[in-house]
Amino acid sequence: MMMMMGEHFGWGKVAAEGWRKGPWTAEEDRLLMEYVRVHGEGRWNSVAHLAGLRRNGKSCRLRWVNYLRPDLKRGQITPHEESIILELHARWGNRWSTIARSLPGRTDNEIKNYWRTHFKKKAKVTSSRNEKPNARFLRKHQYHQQQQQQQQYWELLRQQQHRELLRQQQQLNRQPAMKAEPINNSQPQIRQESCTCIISSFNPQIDHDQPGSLLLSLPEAISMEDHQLWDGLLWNFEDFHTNLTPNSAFGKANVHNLVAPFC
DNA sequence: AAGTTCCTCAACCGCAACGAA
DNA sequence: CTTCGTTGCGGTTGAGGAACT
Repeated sequence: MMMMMGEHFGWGKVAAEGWRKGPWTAEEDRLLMEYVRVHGEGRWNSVAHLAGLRRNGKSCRLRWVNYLRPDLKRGQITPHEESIILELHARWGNRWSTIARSLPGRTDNEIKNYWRTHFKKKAKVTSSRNEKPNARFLRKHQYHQQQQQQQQYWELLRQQQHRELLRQQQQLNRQPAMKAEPINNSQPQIRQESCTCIISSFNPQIDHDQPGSLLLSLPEAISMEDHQLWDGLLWNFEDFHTNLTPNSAFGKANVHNLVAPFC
């Protein structure tokens, strides 16, 4: 059936090498998921033989990474995520995979697509500085919504981490022979990269002991007028900073250690 | 209602980096 | 050191649906 559809749209045909191309069928997805469940990620070129898929390794990897991975987050990019994307893109440019690492559950492809459709367009629009009062109101409104969504976001992250932890443990119980990273049994924690990447994207010289110094170290290119656009980015920096006690999960040493690789 | 344009996103391609032989 | 296979990344394409005229 899929072949028929493929032929109709010019997709799904079999390449010269014998590989199928075009949209994936439910059956192909099932086979790929089964393959990963049994063999784990990697060795994509052996998928064809071992899973009975007529897809090349590249195609399988892409399908898994962008669509089938269980930890993927579905749904719209939140304003919080959007601000992270904005900030990280300002720092790293089109390094989508790097940006994606700071957004748990989002893929580089997703972020890349989002950027192209939203910010490229937005850049054109906001180039005209004459902003209508209506737009200002909307942005303010959006900011308040963002504050609420941010709280929900952290809660979701916690839950997601917790689910992942349970899943890994279940997997371990099923396959005791498989090698696996030691699992921390303590309270599930939010991915630290999520926070540290944002912090590191500012001036690495900033004084983490000075509340507010993060804000002051914003790129000079950003005018105060544009700061509203960065509202989402500056979420809770005060709170975040306050929590950087030596005993907390986000101890200063931790932050510095984690920040270093990115600077 | 029909035609056209715009938007979104899955998937492909080419290239570069990396590691093993 | 070189070659070759594999993997990951970023850019691009195109189908399909939504929005607009």
